[in-house]
Amino acid sequence: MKLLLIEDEPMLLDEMEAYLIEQGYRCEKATTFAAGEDKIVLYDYDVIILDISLPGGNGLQLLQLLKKQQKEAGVLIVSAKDSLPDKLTGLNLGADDYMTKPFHLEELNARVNALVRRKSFKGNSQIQVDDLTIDPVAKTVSCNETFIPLTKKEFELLLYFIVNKNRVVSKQSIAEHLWGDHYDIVDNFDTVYVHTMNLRKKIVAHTGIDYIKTVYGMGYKFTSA
Amino acid sequence: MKLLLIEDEPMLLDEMEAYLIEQGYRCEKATTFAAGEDKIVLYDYDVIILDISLPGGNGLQLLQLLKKQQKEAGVLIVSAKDSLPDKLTGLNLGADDYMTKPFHLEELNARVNALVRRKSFKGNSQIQVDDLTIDPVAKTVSCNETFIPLTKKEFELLLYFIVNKNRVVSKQSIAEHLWGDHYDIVDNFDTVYVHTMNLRKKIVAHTGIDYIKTVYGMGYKFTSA
DNA sequence: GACGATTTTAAAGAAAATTTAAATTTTTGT
DNA sequence: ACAAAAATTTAAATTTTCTTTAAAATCGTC
Repeated sequence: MKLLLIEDEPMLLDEMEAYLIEQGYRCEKATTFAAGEDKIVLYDYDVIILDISLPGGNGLQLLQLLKKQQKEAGVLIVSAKDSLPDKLTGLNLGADDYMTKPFHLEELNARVNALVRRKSFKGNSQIQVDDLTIDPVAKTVSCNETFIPLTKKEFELLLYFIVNKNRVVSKQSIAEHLWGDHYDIVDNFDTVYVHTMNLRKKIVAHTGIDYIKTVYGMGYKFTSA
Repeated sequence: MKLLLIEDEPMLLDEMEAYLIEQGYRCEKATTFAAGEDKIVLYDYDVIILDISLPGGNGLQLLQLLKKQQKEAGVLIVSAKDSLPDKLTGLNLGADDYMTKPFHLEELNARVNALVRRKSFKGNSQIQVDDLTIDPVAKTVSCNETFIPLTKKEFELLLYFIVNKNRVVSKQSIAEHLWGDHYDIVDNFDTVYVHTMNLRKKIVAHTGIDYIKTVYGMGYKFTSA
């Protein structure tokens, strides 16, 4: 599950991120209107947590933009004051929930969970890629009824590959997504290599297909029809 | 089967409704004491899910009203905290089951199912999982006529596993479900380990089957065909 | 308040996953 | 075809997570 946090107070943003990562979510951050705009246009998220007052513009405009782009992310609006007009405008523009600052991180988590759950009602929670069935909630991967046992890191890696299906992902970005933003670039990518290869072998052993192609000098690409 | 949901949090109410409709129930909703009162007096339901804290009054009063009206609906009480006095008062007033927030929709469904079954078969409120028979109301578990003596925590844990059958549940979510929202993340999961192992051993001793598999690094999974 | 039962804490040992490291193979540019 | 860079493969070292056991603390009941 990938979240986007748009919030201009750096302290609060970091706290939110830390807590949500603990809960098993993957998070990206934006602190300005412009940065939020970029991320919304370029990428897809499951849930977007959106502060209304932002440097450079109003969060509600971002919400409009999102809806115009037909993006399916659930939106949780956060605002400093419990202003009824704002609230109504937000919900009318298609936000899914509304929250007033200050709030407890537990409440944030509960609301994000609720959004994720609600989203997964429509459309099955399982991801189907050719022969493979991935269930992010059950944390299982299966191929024709038989389960492929994966370790935690392997599962996260597979999910990242599938989210970026048919796109080349660099080892750097894999490292950042699996080990966090602060992964040292100077570090070697040995563990990325090893995990990727282990995952690859398990999938080949079960499906007979090597979905993960290496793109020499660039990274890897998970391919499917 | 017609249900009445009396609950003042709109988000939660909508989620409950969506889920129960998915499960084949017809639902009506009330968000205030007054609205609940009207519905209870005017119509008949098979099961009423009743939040205790309501704007405009206490849910237990509604329960009294219901009983005074000689209505036959099964009543499942929902309350924010696991307050024993509330619980006892509720059950003494004729409620059939009691549930503490937060809960999983699957558990809600399981309990409603149990209530419905008990209503229609008079005294059969059991969940069957392979060899195991779980009675959420009587708080008993049996395997081929013989009871498996479980402690309270073990029983709650088993119910949580069964509600999430064939899905991995993290130790974090177990902790939150058994000890409440404010379970400290920094805390260790020693007691989760111990209770899980004890439950496991008891079930294996009685059934010969280890339903609970450990999913290394992720949590546990209760498996059944 | 004392007793038995349950729950929690703690700590050592086992099991599994992750990381590191090094040797080997493959790919690419010249 | 060769050298350099990048990727694969293996296995060992390390770390994390889980299991087990037992003692301490808490809870409920009489």
